[in-house]
Amino acid sequence: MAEQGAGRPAAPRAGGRGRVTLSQVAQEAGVSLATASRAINGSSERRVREDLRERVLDAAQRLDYSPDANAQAMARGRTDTVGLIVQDIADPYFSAIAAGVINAADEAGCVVTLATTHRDPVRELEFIATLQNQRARAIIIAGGRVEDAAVNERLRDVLATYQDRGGRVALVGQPLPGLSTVVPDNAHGSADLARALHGLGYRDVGILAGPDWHTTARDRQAAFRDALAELGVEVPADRVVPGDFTRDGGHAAMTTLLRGEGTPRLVFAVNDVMAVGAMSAVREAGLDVPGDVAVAGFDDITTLRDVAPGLTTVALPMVEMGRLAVPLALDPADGPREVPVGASVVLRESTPRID
Amino acid sequence: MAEQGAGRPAAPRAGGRGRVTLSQVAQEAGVSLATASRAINGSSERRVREDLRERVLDAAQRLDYSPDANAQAMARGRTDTVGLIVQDIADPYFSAIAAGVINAADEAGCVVTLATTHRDPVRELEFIATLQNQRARAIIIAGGRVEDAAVNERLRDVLATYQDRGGRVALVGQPLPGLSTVVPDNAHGSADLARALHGLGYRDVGILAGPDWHTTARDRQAAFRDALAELGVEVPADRVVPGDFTRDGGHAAMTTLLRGEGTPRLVFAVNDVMAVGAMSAVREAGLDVPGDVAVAGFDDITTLRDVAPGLTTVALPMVEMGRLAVPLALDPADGPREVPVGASVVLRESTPRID
DNA sequence: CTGTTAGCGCATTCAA
DNA sequence: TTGAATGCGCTAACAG
Repeated sequence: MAEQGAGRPAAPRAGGRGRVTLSQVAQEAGVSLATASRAINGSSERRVREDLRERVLDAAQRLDYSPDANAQAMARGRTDTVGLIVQDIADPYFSAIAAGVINAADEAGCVVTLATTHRDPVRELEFIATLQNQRARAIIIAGGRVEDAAVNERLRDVLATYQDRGGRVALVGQPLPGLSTVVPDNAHGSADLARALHGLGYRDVGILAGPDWHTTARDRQAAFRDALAELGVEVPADRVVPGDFTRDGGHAAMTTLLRGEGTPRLVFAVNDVMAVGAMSAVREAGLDVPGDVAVAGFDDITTLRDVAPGLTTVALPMVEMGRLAVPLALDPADGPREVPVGASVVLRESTPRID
Repeated sequence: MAEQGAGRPAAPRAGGRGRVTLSQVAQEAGVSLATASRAINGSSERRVREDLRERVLDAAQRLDYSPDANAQAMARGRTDTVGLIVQDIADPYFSAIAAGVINAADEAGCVVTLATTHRDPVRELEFIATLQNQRARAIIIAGGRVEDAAVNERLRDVLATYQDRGGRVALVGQPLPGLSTVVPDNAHGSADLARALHGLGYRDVGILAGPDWHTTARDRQAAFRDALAELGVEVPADRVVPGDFTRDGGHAAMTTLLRGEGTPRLVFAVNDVMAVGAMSAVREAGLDVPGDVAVAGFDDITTLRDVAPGLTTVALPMVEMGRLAVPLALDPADGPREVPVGASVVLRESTPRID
């Protein structure tokens, strides 16, 4: 090993093989391990003489030093990892939320570990365990809670021990007692939508309602129905068809609905991807949207904003919701909080006035 | 502390406060640390007597033991983390790839750390560094490479030292010499599309071409033009408008194109999200898709498959591409490989026959 | 301000 | 088989 090389000119990838540790850097710089640590990390207060500091930094660069985050985590007793659990990252709703979470986490100096459950509560539990093993500083869970008491019980149990160990938790979507949550105003959004559509002349209505046990789906559906009922419009029970919270679920539910007696003039799908599936089913039946059947959704997913006919829906600031979850999960906790986010009706061509 | 409690009956969250370490488990089980480690991990060969093994597992469960992945990583000298770098997780193209990566990584027992660059090469480099600090076992980078030699040079440098340190790398999209890559057949896909559209009667064509320096965009555009040229149709240079690889980029490019002289009968956008933006611009200009302007895209993103008019495009198996990248990044390397994936034309209503 | 030292939690030698 | 001892790479007291 030459004295110290020629300063900084060239010299990428000097080390070549093998790991480069901080003590090698220290040695190369001719200082102690501790000083090297302080110089490179610079945490708390920078209490390292400038020239030494520079020597260390130089040495680090020369050796292509890369601090071992795992070792740091051990020594510090804490990580910069945030776990994000979603049901399906290919779903535009979740990918928008994920985008928000990742941006905000990045700004907070955190790295995001992403897990997808495919709507399986068991996998959700498994991922929480994995993230706990990772010693993730916080876990953010996005996606509808379930109506199943046993499942929720188990979930809260697992999260409780995670929190006991110092982990933080935030939810996006449906609140769970005792946990901080970003909660979209599904009820008001749906009710507003119902009133707006009623105002456009719709009276003969069907609902693609999502799974029975899906809390968000229920909230939206119930609020929509209730608002309509207040206006004197009843949605017959056989026109409320459950289905998966997916494109295929919407397609299937709509197909079922079309097989029933008569066809509703308007169909409200409890989310946009279901609405898309529904529109497809309508067309396959040889009917026109919105000429024969008007369709409305919920979420206002981005990709759909430009298609024709534009889909009437209730807009949720999904990216922002993701962003909001991060401080909820990271900032010092003064008890669980709920952060409400508004939902606003967006009328487009899929539900023209039919007065 | 009671003797050992009543076996397993109740007792969740026994520990209460503080971390639970393996040695605590060992103590609780009355065995040595080493035995506890062997029992719980069971790696290599299970050389632990059954009764001891059971005692350890019991103790672990009683104490809600959660192995510290960071400590394991240190001791083992390797992690189960795979880093995934995409440009924008809210973009359906990338979220589909991410879905594939996450699924396959999960099956391989790996956790995925996701980073987004927002198309900034500098952030790409930063994230590679971060992932290297994390000692990610592999890094998968999805998204178009850039034409900038300096940037690519730097990127390859950084990846080279990452690999020197034992990391694995795989790309999805554009190959970079020396690195394993999943490569969609952009050229054939575009050429096939060009021929198909020519066959439908289109002669007067414009192209929304993506950024100049974007390799994928260039490949698609060039192949499309060439195929058309072979059929005797030239696309005038002023009808090839560059734009960002995004919805807004497509919208802007289309707007520019519409401001030019005459309006092409067909516009090919080099990806679907640009095509969506373009359709919007067409409509804003008071024109009809496909009546006045036919539109074709590339990728076949899921959410668009059900809208009307259906978008003619070239389908890429994006989820599968993500899946394929994982073995490329994880399996033992016998030199860099390229995994080609086919692209197939999908004709829909956005480009009707106009013979 | 700098250097020495002691762990962080675990896997794995090496002996027994 | 099991246990005792070592070290992974780093931070954070603790002394100089």
